[in-house]
Amino acid sequence: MDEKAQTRALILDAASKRFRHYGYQKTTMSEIASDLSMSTGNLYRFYPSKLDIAEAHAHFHEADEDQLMEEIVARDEPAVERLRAFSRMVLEETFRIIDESKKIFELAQAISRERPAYANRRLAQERVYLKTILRDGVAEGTLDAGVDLEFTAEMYQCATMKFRYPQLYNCFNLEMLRRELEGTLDLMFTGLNKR
Amino acid sequence: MDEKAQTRALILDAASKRFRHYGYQKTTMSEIASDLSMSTGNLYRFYPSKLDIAEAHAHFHEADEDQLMEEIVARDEPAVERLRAFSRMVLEETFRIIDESKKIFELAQAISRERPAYANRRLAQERVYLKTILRDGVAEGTLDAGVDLEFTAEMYQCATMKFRYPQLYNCFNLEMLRRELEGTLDLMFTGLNKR
DNA sequence: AGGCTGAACAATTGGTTGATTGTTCACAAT
DNA sequence: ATTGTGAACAATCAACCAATTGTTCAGCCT
Repeated sequence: MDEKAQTRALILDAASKRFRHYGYQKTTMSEIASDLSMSTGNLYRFYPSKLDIAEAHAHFHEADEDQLMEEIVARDEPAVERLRAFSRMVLEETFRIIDESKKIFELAQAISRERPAYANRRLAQERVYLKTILRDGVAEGTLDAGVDLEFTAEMYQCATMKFRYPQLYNCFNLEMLRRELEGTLDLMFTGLNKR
Repeated sequence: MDEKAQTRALILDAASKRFRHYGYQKTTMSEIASDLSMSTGNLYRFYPSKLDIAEAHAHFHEADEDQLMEEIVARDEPAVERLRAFSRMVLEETFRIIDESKKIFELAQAISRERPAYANRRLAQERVYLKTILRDGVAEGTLDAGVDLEFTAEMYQCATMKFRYPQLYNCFNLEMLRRELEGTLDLMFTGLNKR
């Protein structure tokens, strides 16, 4: 059964090369198959569909994303600073992917459109990290994150939603978005209520 | 020159009936013209394009929207409550328009896609009301809205963006969105920082 | 001259066809 | 029995034409 896993890896690798070079739409199953000198039908013995290959590809890169988040979580900084860094990273990464590699952006869009459950799982994973920082902040005595950390993390994601999905950027001006993110974070940390 | 304004009103009225009954796309300039027993060419002496008629139609309803906002601003309640009511209203109105009248929703989408400047003007107008409430809250001594009220109002809009644009609802579950809105508002008012 | 028309033009849409591509499956090879 | 094939099928895409529709404008009416 290790044979099977190996073939899956080979398929993923061939597909990855195609995806990155030509994009998701412009990569065909028969191209992937012929790159590996196998038939298209055989691909389906290892992955149920093309989208599943894309999802596997995304899954493969989760480790990198997680590492970025973990690095921030592990920093020797106050929780507030780490949360800010976290959100800045999300914004910058989104932009990096958009203009550094339209191919990967197309892949990401296809997945989040056709497999919304995947996007939700990723948001949930992000909340694991957010909760860790929130917990630290509470322990430090600098944050007041309420009784339900999961809920607070969800609401944090709600309020920063604008900086995650470029589809809804009325303008693609990164400079302006940075400024808006900082302002929104200020608002969320300080709170509108008079102290 | 009052003649001209009257004809513009007639055109707007005829177009409005069509827009509401058949939607924006399914309304043609020649239909509007024949409803008024005039030629298509003549329409263009009063409105430069079909989109401008749609914008005029939206402009006509601004008074209603403004009234909704003004009513909330004028309430005899603490600023915090009025801000919450304001955001709730935005969410409920968005949903009302979506499923009460797909035709109007289609119109709204066409305008905000083809005329982003219009959407920005509306956001700016909304901030006028938000600023009033913020100012009241500062005067009451319950809010701390910083030195730049305009900026604070903008950031308030950033953080509640998710509840304004249905395009980005991962789910169309109003009940869940209400819960998320309340949580997000709690976060914004209380603030994450320990008091 | 100013208000208006309707034919002319350009852009967009709708629909059809053929080709491409994702997916399945009966069968062959090992 | 397991692994793999490639033809067959269905869904999607691309290109095309025709029709519709948004827009303009030369000329008509008053």
